[in-house]
Amino acid sequence: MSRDSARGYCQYNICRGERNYSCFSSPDFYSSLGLEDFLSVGDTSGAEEDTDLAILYGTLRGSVVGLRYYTGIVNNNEMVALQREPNNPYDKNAVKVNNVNGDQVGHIKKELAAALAGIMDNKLALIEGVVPYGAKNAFTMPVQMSFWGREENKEAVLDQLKRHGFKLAPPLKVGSECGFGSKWISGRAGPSYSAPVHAAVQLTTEQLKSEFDKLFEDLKEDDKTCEMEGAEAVGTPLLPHQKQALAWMVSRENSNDLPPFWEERSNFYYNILTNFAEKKRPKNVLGGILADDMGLGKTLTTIALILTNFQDSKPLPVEKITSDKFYEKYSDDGPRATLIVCPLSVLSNWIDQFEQHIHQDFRVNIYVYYGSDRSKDPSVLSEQDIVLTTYNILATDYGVSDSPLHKVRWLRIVLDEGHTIRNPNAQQTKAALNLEGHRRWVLTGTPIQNSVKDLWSLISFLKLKPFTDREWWHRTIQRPVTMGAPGGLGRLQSLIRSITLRRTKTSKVKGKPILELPERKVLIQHVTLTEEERQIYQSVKKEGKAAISRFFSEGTVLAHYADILGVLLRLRQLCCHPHLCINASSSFSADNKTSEELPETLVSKMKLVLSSGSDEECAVCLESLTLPVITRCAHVFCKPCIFEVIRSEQPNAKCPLCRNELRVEHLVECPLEEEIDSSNGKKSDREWISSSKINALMHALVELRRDNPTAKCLVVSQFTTFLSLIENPLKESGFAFTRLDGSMAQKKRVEAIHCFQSSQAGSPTVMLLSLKAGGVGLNLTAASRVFLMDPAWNPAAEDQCFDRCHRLGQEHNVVITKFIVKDSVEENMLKIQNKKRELAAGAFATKKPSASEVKQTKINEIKALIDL
DNA sequence: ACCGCCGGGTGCC
DNA sequence: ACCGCCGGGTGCC
Repeated sequence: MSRDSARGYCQYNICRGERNYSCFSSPDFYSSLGLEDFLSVGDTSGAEEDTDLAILYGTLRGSVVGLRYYTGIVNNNEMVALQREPNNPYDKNAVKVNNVNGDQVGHIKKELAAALAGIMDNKLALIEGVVPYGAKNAFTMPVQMSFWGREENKEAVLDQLKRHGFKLAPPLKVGSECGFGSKWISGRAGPSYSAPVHAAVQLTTEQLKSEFDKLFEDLKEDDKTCEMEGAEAVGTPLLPHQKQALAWMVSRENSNDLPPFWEERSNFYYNILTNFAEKKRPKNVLGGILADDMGLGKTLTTIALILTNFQDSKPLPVEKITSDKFYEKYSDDGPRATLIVCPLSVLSNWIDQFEQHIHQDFRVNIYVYYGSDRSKDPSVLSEQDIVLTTYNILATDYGVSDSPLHKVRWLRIVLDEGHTIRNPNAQQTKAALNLEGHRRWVLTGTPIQNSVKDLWSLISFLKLKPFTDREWWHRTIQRPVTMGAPGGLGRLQSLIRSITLRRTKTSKVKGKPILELPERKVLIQHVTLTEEERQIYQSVKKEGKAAISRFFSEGTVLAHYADILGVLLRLRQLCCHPHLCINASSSFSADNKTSEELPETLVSKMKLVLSSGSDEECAVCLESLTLPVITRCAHVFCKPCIFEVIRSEQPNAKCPLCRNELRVEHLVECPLEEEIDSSNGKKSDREWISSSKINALMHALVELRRDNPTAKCLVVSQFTTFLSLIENPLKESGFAFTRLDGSMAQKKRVEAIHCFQSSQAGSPTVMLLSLKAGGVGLNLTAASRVFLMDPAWNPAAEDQCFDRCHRLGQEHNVVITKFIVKDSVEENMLKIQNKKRELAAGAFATKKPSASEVKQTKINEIKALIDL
C-alpha cells in the first residue's frame, strides 16, 4: 500500500495540507476475535500457576555437580532456578541448575534428581534453590532447596522424597525468600530468621488494592515536578502537570540510571533481590508506566513526547510546511518510528488527537496499521514517524511470518490502555512482549486491576531485569507481597516508584488542583404524554404487567427474562415516540407457549432487545456489557465474564441467573447497535409525526439557540431510530447537525467528531449521539449542553457519556437535561439509578454480591419498574 | 591371591 | 578433586 493512496483516503485531512494519514477499516478483522483469549484467562496449570495457594513444605540441602562444564556462575546466597531436562541422554531424571541470568551452572546430583524428577514433572511442588556458599568451588556446590505447593500435594511430595531416602527439614528458619536481602542459614552466614512463612497473613484482594492505592498516592508528592516545554510541533499548550509528565518521560528516555534493585559494586553490577551479579551493566528501561487518571491528557503528553524527544532531548526532525527550510536531518540511521498500540475503541481518538495537537504547520507521517490491506512492507512502517495499530491486529499478526510489526525495530513502543495485556497467556500479551525497541511505555489509568499478578506483564514488557522471567518476579516480588512478608510491599513500592508517574484528578501541582473543570449540572425535565400517547402506553403496560405478574406467580420470572425486558423496552420506547415500538404486539407471544419456548426464539428476542439500544448490564461484573453474548436461556453477559464462569465451573457450568446448563457452543454473540437503520429504516414509509418528548427537546433547542446561537449540544439516546426521527424537526428548524452512532464506519465517525468540534461558523451546533457510541476517549468538549432523551439502566453509562464533554478542555459550565416522562417506567428507572449510585458510592468496602443476590436484585428491579 | 594393599588415572547428568 | 571411586599391579618378613 503506497502512501499516496493512503493519503487520498483521508478526506477529513484536506484542510490540513499534506499530513499523511492512512486508515483502513474492514469487517473481516472482527472475525479474528476468537475465543482463545478468553479461554486462557487465569490459566491454572498446577503448582506453577496456582501460586497463591502455595505453602512451603520444607527445605532440603543438596548439591550441584558438574560446575566445570558450564559457564554460569553464582554468588553466595544467589537464587538459582531448577529446570527439568527430560531429554538428557545420560539421565532422564536430569535436573539443570541455572543462575538468574538463565546460564546453566550445573546439574542436581543424580540420586537427588531421581527424587525430584517425578515431583517436578507432575507439578506437585515448585522447587526453588539458593546457593548458600561455595560460589568459588570448581566442581560442586551446595544448594538449599525450598519446596512450595498446595496443601493437598504435600503428602505425595514427602512420600516421593522418602522413597529416595530424603526428608525435608521443617520450613521454620527461612529468610532469603521473604525477608529483604537476608541470608540462608548456612552455618556460617547471616542472622537467623524465625518467620514462619506458611503462617504469614495473606492480604485479601481488597486490602491489597487499598495498599496499591496508597502506593500510587505516595508517588504524587514525589520529586517529579520538573517541567518541560513541548517542541514547536506540539500545537497545544501543555498544562503544568502535562509539562511535568513530559519532563519525566524525557528524562526516563535519556536516563542512564541503573534499573531498580541494581547496585554497582567494584566492577560488578549486583542485583540485591536475587544476589545475582554480572560485569555487563544491566539496561534500564528507557520508559515506564504513565498511570495518570483518565482525562489528565496521557494522549497529549505522549504526542508531545514523540515530537519533543527524538534523540537526547532534540525534537523529532519533521518538515515545517510554512518555511523553506527543513529541520536539520540527523545523520543517523537508527530507528525513527514510534509504534502505538491501543484498543480498537480508542483508535479514532488517537487520530483525532493527532489532528488536534500536532501543529498544522508541521508534517508528521502517521500510518494507521489496521485493516486487511495493511502494508506488509516493514520499510513502509519504519519510515513513518508514528504507526498506530490495535491489540487485536498485533495479536493476529503475531506468528504470521511476514508481519512487519515484529520486524521493525521501533524507536519507541507505546501501549495505550496497557492493562489490556495483563493476562500473560493472551496472544496480544505475547505479541506485545515480542516487539523490538528500547523505549517502552505503558499508558494506563488502572495499573492494578485485581492483584499484583496483573503487573507482571507490564513489567515484563518493560524488560526490567530480572523480572522478564516470571520465576524471579514471583520469588522476589509477587509472593513476598501476597504472603505479607515483611518488606515485600516496600519492594514493590520502590519498583513502582522508580518507573511510574501517576496523578489523579485530585492531585495538585504547586498547591493547585490539576484539573479545574467547569461546573456540571444535571436537570431533570419532566415530560407529560399527550392523551393519545398515554392511551397506547397504558394499554401496552396493562398487557405487559399482566404477563409479568403471571410469571411471578408461576415463579418463572428469570426464564422469561427476555420477554420481560421486551415489555420494558417497549414501554421505554413509547415514552420517546410511538413509532419506535414497531413490533408492539407481534413479538409478545406469552399467551400460548409460556414456559416451553424454543431457545432460538428467546435468543432472538434478547437480540432484538439489545440491538434496540437497551443498555443491559452483565450480572457477573455488574458493568455495562462488553462484547455481549446471549445464553441459551436468554440471559446476557460479557463474553469474558461468562467464559470465566464456564472455565471455573467446568465441566458443569450453570447460568448465574437461572442455573440452566451453560455451554460455550450455545452462546450467541450480539454486536451492540447493529445496522438498526437498515432493518428498521422504513422511516420514510410512515408519515412523520412528533412526540411529546421531541416537542420538549425542540422547544429547549430553539430557546437555547435564541439565547446563545453558537452553543453546541449533544442529543443523546439509546435508540438510534429515535435519533433518526429527531433529524426531521432539526432540519425543519434549520439546525446544522451531525450524528455519531455505533453503526458508523471509522472514517465517518472521525469526520463527524471533527466537524462538530470545529469552531468555524456554520459548523454543526447539534450532535445526535447514541449513548454508547465511541470509547472512553471520545472527546466532545465543544458541547456545553447535553439532552439525554431517555434514561439508561446503568447510571455509570450515563455518566460516562456526560464525561465526553465534561472533561479536560471544556471551557463552559455543562448543563445536562434529562427528559423523563411522568408516571412512567422512566421515573421508576430514575429511582433504581439512585439506588445504584448509593450502592456504588459505598461499594468499595463491601464484597461482590453473590449470584443469588444479583438475581434477587434483578427481580426487585423488575417489580419496581412495572409497579408490581 | 577367587584376597588386601598400593598408587595412578580419573571425574556431571 | 588436598576428595572418592575404579581397576591394574602386585604379593612374607
